[in-house]
Amino acid sequence: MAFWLVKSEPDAFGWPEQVKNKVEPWTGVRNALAAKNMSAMAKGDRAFFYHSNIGKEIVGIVEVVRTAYPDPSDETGRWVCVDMKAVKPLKQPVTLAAIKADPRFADMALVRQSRLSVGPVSDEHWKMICDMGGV
DNA sequence: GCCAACGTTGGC
DNA sequence: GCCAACGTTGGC
Repeated sequence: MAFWLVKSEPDAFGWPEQVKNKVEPWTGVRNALAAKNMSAMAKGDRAFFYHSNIGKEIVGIVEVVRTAYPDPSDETGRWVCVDMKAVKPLKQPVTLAAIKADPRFADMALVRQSRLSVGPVSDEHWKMICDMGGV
C-alpha cells in the first residue's frame, strides 16, 4: 500500500465536508505532476488530508476507494480524479510548522514543493506523522 | 498583502 | 522548440 498527501483549501472543501459526505470525488486537480500522482494511486491506498492556507495542518486520513477516472468537472477530458473516503481524523492535527521543524521531513514533497496539491508520502514519514497525530 | 516558486501561454 | 511575460498557488 502506498501513502499520499492531498491538499484542499478549507474554504473550498474542508475535512468536515469530507466526513459529512463520506465518499467524495477529488476533482479539480489541474497540474500534470499531481495528476500523475493520482493516476498512480491504488484502491486501498491512504492519504493525509491537508488544509492549505487556513490551518496549514494535516487534519485527517482518507482512503482511495476508486482509482483514477476522467474528472467530471473537466470539460476537456484531459484530467483525472479519484474517489476518497474519510477514514478518521487525527486526534492532534499535525501542522506544517511542526513538520518543517523536524529535519527528517526535509525531503518530503510537502516541504520541497509547497505548491504541489497531490504528493507521495514515504512509509517512514507516514508513521511519524501518525504518531504525532495520535493515531 | 506580499512575494517566491513554478506552471502556462504565446511570440518568434 | 525556446524563452519572456504573465498568472496562480500557498506560505509568511
